[in-house]
Amino acid sequence: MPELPEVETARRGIAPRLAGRRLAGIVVRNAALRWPVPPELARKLPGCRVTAVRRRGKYLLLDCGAGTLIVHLGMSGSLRLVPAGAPATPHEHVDLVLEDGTALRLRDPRRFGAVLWTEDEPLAHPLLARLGPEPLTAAFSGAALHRATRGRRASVKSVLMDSRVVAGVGNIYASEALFRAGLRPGRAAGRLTLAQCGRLAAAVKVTLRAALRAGGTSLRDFVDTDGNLGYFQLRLWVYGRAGEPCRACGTPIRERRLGQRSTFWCPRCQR
DNA sequence: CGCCAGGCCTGCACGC
DNA sequence: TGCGTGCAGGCCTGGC
Repeated sequence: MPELPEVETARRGIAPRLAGRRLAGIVVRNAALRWPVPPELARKLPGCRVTAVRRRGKYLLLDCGAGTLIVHLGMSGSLRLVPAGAPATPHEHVDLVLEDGTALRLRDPRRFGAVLWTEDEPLAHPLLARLGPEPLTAAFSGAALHRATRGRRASVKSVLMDSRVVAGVGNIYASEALFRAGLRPGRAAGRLTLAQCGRLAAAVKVTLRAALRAGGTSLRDFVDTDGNLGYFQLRLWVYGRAGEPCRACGTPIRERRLGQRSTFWCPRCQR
């Protein structure tokens, strides 16, 4: 679920419902996420006003006056706004409760997600400080990608998933963007030409925007769903399609593991 | 049962 | 030597 487009969709869904509202508190049913949910939130959060809901890479930032909540959805996390008194189902580990009792509820079966707190500049937090440019801004360009990949022997797919190079590109969209750019995932990143980097940066943007549109469409009402709908509506070119015909040329899609992650490509469309 | 999964951190061995 | 790199392991549950 939660790649950049889904996190951004979540942000857009919850921001208008949270911004300007005051928090009554937090309910933590299971603090054992990737890192422990800070116990001091119980006394820090009540009375805080949420001033903004931002996103950086796959992290959500809830500015709460005295500090900022940093939320990451990990592999299996999702957020819903639930009415006051809604009983929690299994894996619904954390509620941020608003004054009217409505809660922003984090469900995360695998508990790879995180809810953290910082009272410093959140973008300087160790988890965020070294993130590369946002892929959907002008800061991420062919020239920037070219610069960032010079001298790197690692595969272009691994480098695309390196959050220091560009923030928020996950395993699915790395394969998808490389397909759109016509580049094989295993190519050494440092050997890409400026023109190829230009095509790849553009492909990342097109891929994420398309996914964002798909996620946005089905997840517009995601507060009433489990948040999975957006993903399944996506029309994937290669991801998860090993052995199936390429949607562009019919050649069977190949799969290999690259950097311990499943990687898919069309051997004819991608060189 | 074993294996896989959209993330991301740490730690290690290796080779340039 | 030092660094970039790939890889293993860890954190967990659920589905096939």
